[in-house]
Amino acid sequence: MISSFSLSSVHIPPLPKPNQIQRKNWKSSSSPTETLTPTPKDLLDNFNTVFELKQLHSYIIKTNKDYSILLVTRIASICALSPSFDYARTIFRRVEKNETFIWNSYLKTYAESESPINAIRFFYRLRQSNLCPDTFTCSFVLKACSILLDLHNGRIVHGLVLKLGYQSDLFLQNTIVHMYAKGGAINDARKLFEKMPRRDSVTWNILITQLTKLNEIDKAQELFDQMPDKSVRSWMAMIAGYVQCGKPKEAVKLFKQMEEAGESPNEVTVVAVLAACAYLGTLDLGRHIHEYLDKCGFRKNVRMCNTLIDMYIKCGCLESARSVFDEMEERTIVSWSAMIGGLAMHGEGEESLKLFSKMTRIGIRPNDVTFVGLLHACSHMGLIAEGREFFTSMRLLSEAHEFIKNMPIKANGVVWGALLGGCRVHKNIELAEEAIKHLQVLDPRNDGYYVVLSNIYAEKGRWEETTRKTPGWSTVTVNGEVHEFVDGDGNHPQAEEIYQKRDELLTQMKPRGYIPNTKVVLLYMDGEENKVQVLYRHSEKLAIMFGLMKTPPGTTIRIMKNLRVCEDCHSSFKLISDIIDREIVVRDRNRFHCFKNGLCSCRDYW
DNA sequence: GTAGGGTTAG
Repeated sequence: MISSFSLSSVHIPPLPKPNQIQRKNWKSSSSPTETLTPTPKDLLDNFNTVFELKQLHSYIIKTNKDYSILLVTRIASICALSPSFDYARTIFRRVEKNETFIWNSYLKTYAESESPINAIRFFYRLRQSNLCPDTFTCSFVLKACSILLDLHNGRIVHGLVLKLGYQSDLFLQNTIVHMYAKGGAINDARKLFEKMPRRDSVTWNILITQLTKLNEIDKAQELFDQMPDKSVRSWMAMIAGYVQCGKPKEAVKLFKQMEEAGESPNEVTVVAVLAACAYLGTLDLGRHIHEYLDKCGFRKNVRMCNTLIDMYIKCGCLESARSVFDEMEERTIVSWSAMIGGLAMHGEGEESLKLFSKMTRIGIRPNDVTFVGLLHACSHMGLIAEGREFFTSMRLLSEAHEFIKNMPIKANGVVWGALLGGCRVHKNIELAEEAIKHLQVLDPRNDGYYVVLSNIYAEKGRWEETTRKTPGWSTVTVNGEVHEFVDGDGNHPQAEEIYQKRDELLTQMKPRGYIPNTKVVLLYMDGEENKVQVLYRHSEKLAIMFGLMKTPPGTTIRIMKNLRVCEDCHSSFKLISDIIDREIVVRDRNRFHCFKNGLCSCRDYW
């Protein structure tokens, strides 16, 4: 709110010192908004700026220059949120403009403040004073209702709009549709939408966006197909919607369609499609979009850079992520957390901790996501102590446990989840069970944690306690196209060729010491041979065979997996990288593995 | 002076 008003944009000589400010017979009077006392936070946030605004205002008066009503009402409405109510009223009384306009600007400021509830309170006060609301008054209070998800007051204002005969105002109609849709009454929004005599692209976009937020992506697509004049923001709503609904492939497809339709992407579509690239691990497209941004001279804002960092990290390009991070003019905690977590994910534990201390040195407060990244980094620091692995790892785990217990913020499910991941590495059942106890309370619907626990039990030979495993899938990008494989996939059109390639490689792997590691097969299953068959059909193995078949020798193969890579696949990939002399990059649920010349960048520690 | 959007973990 205040940040949008910049003193530096007004050409003025040095401001007078506080004691030089001349107050010209300005009487104080009681304000009608006394009950709208700002919160202590408002006061803290605004104090200095309000003071500066008063200085500016006094300068305007002293020099008797023409000033815009907008500028002065802006000063007044900012003062109205601070202790300077009287000051604001004094300004308003001196401005010749219709009264409703003035109160509307108050209302707008309240609606956009940190406590939009003040806009609703203020609106009722205006009603009591018999001031007739105009369409602007209604739209500002409806905005506050949307932000607060306040359907009750929203309905009351809607009633008033009808009573005052404003129902044909398209702006207001859209605001009302938005209020209902966002507030959880999508059916009411839809009914209103159907009845509207006139709609514009905003009307459609509102419904499309809110449907995607409800995971109703098919209904959103239906509306999108029906709408007459699609704007960039319509494409944007759908593309971002597909990403949010966990359908990145569709998002990328739509992005390409948008380009074919001759529409240029805007900042938000770019962010959404970069997020899709991050999810899919499609480095080519991600890089292409980055180049496009540079070519078109897009203004790179923080969110866009954050998404670029995330995309590069998840596509395995730590260096590019780092250079985006280093070149940023302004960074938020999201930027720092993404980079800290990214370094950890790539096994750069020390660098990750270094960046963390740099961040805290300049006074940026970490959040829960930063801690998750740090925990990952800590778990990779165990590399240093390879020789003393057992003791070190025990100490590391208990340190992580202490760390969580003493964290300045309450640990959430993700933090305990990270500790659980550590327990999996170090096969510590007792601590894992404690983590699970917390997770049952903090994140009861997430069954992914039980998969990890079952892994720990399975590897410790406690079969009776293992549960069913989430199906694993892997993808591999070939010529810019993403191919997906699921565990045990026998239905792939080229299954036969894939299995042939696998057997061919197995004959080369076995003389080099490859022995199928069936202890990672979690399902309770009779017969060693059956277990071996399950192992051979792991999705990442199928993906790599497909990649080998479809790409020229020497090309790096990039695989993305939804779960952790299993130990058998890990040791197979090391051998394969040596046999075929190629680099294989695997992104699993936790981190990256870069296989080269028979070794993995994680040094078998993950 | 009014309406619609995007980022980090799991």
